[in-house]
Amino acid sequence: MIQELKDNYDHLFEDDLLNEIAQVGTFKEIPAGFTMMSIGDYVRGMPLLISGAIKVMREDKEGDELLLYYLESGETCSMTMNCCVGQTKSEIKAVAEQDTKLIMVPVQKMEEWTAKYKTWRNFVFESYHTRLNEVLHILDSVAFEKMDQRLLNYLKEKIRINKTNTIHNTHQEIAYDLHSSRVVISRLLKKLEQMGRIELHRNHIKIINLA
Amino acid sequence: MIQELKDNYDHLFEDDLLNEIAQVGTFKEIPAGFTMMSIGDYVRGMPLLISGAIKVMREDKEGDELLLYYLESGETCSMTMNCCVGQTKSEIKAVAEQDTKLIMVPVQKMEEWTAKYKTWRNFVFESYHTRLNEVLHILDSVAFEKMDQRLLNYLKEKIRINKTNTIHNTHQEIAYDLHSSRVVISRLLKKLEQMGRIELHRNHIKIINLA
DNA sequence: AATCAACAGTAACAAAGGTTACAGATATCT
DNA sequence: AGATATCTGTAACCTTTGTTACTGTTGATT
Repeated sequence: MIQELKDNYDHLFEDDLLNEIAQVGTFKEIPAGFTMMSIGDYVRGMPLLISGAIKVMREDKEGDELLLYYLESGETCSMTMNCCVGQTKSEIKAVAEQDTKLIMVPVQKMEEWTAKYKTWRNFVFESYHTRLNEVLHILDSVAFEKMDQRLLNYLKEKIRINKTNTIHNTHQEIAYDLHSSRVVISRLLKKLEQMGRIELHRNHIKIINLA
Repeated sequence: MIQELKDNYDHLFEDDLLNEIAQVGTFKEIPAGFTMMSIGDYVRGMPLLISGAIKVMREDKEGDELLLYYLESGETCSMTMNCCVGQTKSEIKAVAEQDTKLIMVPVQKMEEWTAKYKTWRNFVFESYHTRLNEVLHILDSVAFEKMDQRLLNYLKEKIRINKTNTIHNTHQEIAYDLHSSRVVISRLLKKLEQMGRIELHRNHIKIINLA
């Protein structure tokens, strides 16, 4: 584990901290599609991503969903820290987008390290910074843009995260992520196909050009 | 200044920190309606609110606005910290909602105190925590709720912040905050009046019952 | 190969919200 | 009081998005 930790966090943390993480952290492998956390769950650990990606979503009482952002290697979840500070339940849902490797750190350590290590402090602040900006951009998207543009952004982000030009999702799944309906998404996807920007197939979409 | 500081931050900060703040901070009084910060401005200081309230908004390229939240006494702006960390320009616009008193602290001190004072660290984390949650709630509102419900939430928050049952705004101003149009807001307000929940007047709205 | 469930395409319609246009009401100022 | 600018009410209409319903297609399963 210490090796995988170094590969991803060496430039961020000093040796002492890396060693502490290796001591108290637990290594986990999570298969794509696995739900790691749901609304209302208590937060027991803070994830440090080694590889893969995690999809973070917001959900309302009726179970309507909205994709917030993806976590990638070298990142952590501010929402988790968020919950630690307030001792509250999770406000988000997290699902593995790909097969993912990560290290789980007990929440108690977070505050301890914040006092002890400058690099950890910076990491935590940087993380809050990034997440806050990401949530703001989603807000911009939802508040100021129409569904066709939101769909474009979604497809772009999806191929960036998964490093592929083929998106393996049904229209219904995309509709959930964007909090829209299947028919609306099919309609807009068909338009994109007619523009020659994507190719539609059953269960997958080939991206031609989204620029 | 030290007295006003103590009145609002005594329970949060230890004496040493209060004294440091008093030394390097500058006291400011800001009249209601004054624009304190616009998108693209560089961030020079971090505000600690003494009294009054500040309205924090998001704005897109076309100048469309959306109210994010209000800052009240005892609070600071995470967006400001956000910008300090990244050395970036402001992503938000801030306007005094009421006559406001605050202390401006140079951004350099922020990181210094984070290492030095546990109470400051907690304050900063707590602040990030609160703001992130507030932005998430706005996102919920925009993504999951219809305009009539959003308008209700808006009116409730407005009377809570301003501690009054009369809202001194035009329909156009409300429309800006909710990123809607004047006609739509007038329409919905009229419905609320017909339900007996508010009374409409020129330039102000009397709240009867929003529960 | 036949069957079946899930997925995608499409039309027709409904609802919410945005736009335009104009009339009338109300504060403010002189 | 009269003039003016601003604000509000309302109607008619448009666009976007969501809903319902049905058909056809595809992939998987037996």
